[in-house]
Amino acid sequence: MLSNQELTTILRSNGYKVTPQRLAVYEVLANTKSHPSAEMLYNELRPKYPSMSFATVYKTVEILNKINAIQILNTGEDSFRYDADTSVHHHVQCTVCGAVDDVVAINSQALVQEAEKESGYDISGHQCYFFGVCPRCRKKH
Amino acid sequence: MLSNQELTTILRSNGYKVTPQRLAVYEVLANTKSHPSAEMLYNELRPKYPSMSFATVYKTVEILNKINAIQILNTGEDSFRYDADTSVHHHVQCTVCGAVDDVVAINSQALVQEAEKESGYDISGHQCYFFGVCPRCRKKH
DNA sequence: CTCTCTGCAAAATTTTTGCACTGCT
DNA sequence: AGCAGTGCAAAAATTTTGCAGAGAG
Repeated sequence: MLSNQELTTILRSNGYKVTPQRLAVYEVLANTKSHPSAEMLYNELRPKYPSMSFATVYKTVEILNKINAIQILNTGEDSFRYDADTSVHHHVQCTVCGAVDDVVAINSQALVQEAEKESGYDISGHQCYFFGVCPRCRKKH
Repeated sequence: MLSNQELTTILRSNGYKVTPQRLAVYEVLANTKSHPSAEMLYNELRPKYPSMSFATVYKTVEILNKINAIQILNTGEDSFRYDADTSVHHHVQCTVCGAVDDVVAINSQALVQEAEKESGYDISGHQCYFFGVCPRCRKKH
């Protein structure tokens, strides 16, 4: 979670300009736990930035990802989702309502070492996706 | 890995017809470790089935997935990949050449339990993706 | 013979690209 | 002022859908 000031510094130090749109995209991501898709971001930003375009959303998340301010998720839907929490953590998606929640507590260090050993790859990153029914949907059953 | 006979039985018992195309798609998936995408499948099948269309590829993998004969992977590329190995196992993708390999040895049972406990979800499935450089690309450096 | 499946083409969806104009620094 | 960034529209890429004809049971 970066402050506006920190994000500004990081953007500049990577040779990117600081624009209201970039700060706004990051701010939406930093203030939600819903892991929005490009469309959700676009709709969220529309009221405040009526001229915001999809092109800008996509170009912005690409840059934010490049400077490690956000990470890009792929839960198996048609579209990608974005997350301002760049710490190593995992995600669980509800197969009923489609919600995506964080799974932070898991220690996957051992997992990575096992995977490295078996595959011979030099592993630099990983992502685990869990699928199931969320407590909210279970209640409604 | 199912024999033609087994796949035939499973298709029928689920109310699906058995067609050369369906057997062929499965056969390609069963005989490769490269985790092909729809396009790769299409190109692979083209020589033997010149009339094969993308629509058929997509409809077929959907059915094969529904009857649990294959699983659908999402390594974070634009397109999906397909795998005839439906046992619980994971995948590692090379960030250089894009190859996808299996990671079988990992025991992720404990992981699922942790995730269930933390999230409150009723977890029915999971997938871990690792990213790094494969031994082949490391050699070429 | 019936009813599902195939294959084509067109549509839908998501993402990328080109380019004139805007605006940060 | 210079140059990257925005926003529009058009293109590209992937997947889905509708429908007429083919083929499995």
